[in-house]
Amino acid sequence: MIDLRLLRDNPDVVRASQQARGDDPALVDAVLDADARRRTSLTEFEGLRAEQKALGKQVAKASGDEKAALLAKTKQLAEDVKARQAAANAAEAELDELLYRIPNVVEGAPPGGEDDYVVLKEVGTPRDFAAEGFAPRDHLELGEGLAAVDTARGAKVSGSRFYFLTGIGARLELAILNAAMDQAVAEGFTPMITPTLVTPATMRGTGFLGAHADEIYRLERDDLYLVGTSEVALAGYHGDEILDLSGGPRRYAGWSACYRREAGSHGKDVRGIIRVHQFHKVEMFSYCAVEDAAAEHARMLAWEEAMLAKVELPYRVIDTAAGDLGTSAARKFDCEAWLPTQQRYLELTSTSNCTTFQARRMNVRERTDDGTRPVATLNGTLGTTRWIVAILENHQQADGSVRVPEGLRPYLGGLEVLEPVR
RNA sequence: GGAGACGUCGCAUAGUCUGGUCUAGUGCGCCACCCUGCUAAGGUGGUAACGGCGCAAGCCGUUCGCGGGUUCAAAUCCCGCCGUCUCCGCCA
Repeated sequence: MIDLRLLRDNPDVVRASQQARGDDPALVDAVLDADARRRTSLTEFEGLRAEQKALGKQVAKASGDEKAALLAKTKQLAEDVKARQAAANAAEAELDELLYRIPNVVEGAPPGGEDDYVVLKEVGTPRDFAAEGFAPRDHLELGEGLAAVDTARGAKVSGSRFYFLTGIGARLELAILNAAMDQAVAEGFTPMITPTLVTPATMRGTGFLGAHADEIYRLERDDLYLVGTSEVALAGYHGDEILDLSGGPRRYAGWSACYRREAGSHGKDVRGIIRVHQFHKVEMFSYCAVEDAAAEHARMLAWEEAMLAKVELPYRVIDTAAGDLGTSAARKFDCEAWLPTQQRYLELTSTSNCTTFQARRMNVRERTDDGTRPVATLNGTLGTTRWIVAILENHQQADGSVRVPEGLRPYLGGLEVLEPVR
């Protein structure tokens, strides 16, 4: 939820943000209008309520005829209070409903839609397979050759976009996730294994039930949602709490399964394990003071790049355009690895600065010298199942074997090459 | 799944039976000041969040797990839900 005070004091900032995202700027005026009505009706209610309380005290002291007279007076007042309270509550609900529809105010992201990202840098050089004298195999062919990935049986058991990681494939995923977790711990993050089923309040608070609600699995019988990332649970972790951030950001590294319906992506990335309904992820999450958020965002990106360096992938960093930001994000950087068989970049990490948007919804504050205020929250990817795709393709050799990047060898018992089993 | 107990201002608790004097008391912790060779102890005062009005001082409202209800009036009575603990049942 955005800052109502900001919207009141600087509506043009919010209008401009709406414009940049391609959302409706008129929503700002609807909120201003609803806010005015709420305050009017709240003032009316509070005045009457104060009167009622004062009279109530007199009733308690009075007796006999005096009491009867007071009771007659107060009876009518009670009805008025009830009516005004209902009106005030309705006005508040109306305001909330409108306010919840405004996504976070964009901060520094380039304008435009999905294709209007800005490339911040490119790191490493894609291999020239023609020069090496062989055509690269795609990740599924490699994965099947290594007996590491089984999508056919995944589909048999669970349907399309499900898979088994088998043998060295399962070990490879664990290696990636363990390397990510170890790096996070070394940087001072608290490792966390989080719930993957959350309440509607938690899901709503993190901003995932807005425009992209179709992406989320819901267990109707139990009124719970399956998370698409441990960010959801980690954002809820300190809900309704007042934190002491005087010692710097609170950093958590969440390990969890992630579930996505992929409802709008029929026909996209259908082959292999690029886009699947279930995968695992190690996610960084940080609660920090709002002044520190941009710097923390830069640190998150640096930690993601450190992981990418460990697996020796060529990648680029993009600054996501305003129209492609999630509801909660004010700015987002993605790291995309080169995918040789598709001659394109594939998103491996994504780090978002949610400023105070999530914290307002989840009611996470920090204590300052003069009271409390919402904190900033940030999140970023340190490793996922999808990384297997890029690692297999980029480190493959002519015979179908795959060289293990040095950063992962300690997690695979020193193994240097994954050999095909056929 | 069944039975019972419980949920109060950071923590611990009083208050609920018998609705109004609860403007929620007390202890601990914390902050300020005082006292004091040092330390320990002691004294005094202060110590929630959110919202509205106001230039401000301040005034007012909301919140006793959450949501309804009864009543002139609810921490207190009634209903529903959530959570915690104990016991039983079932099961990894």
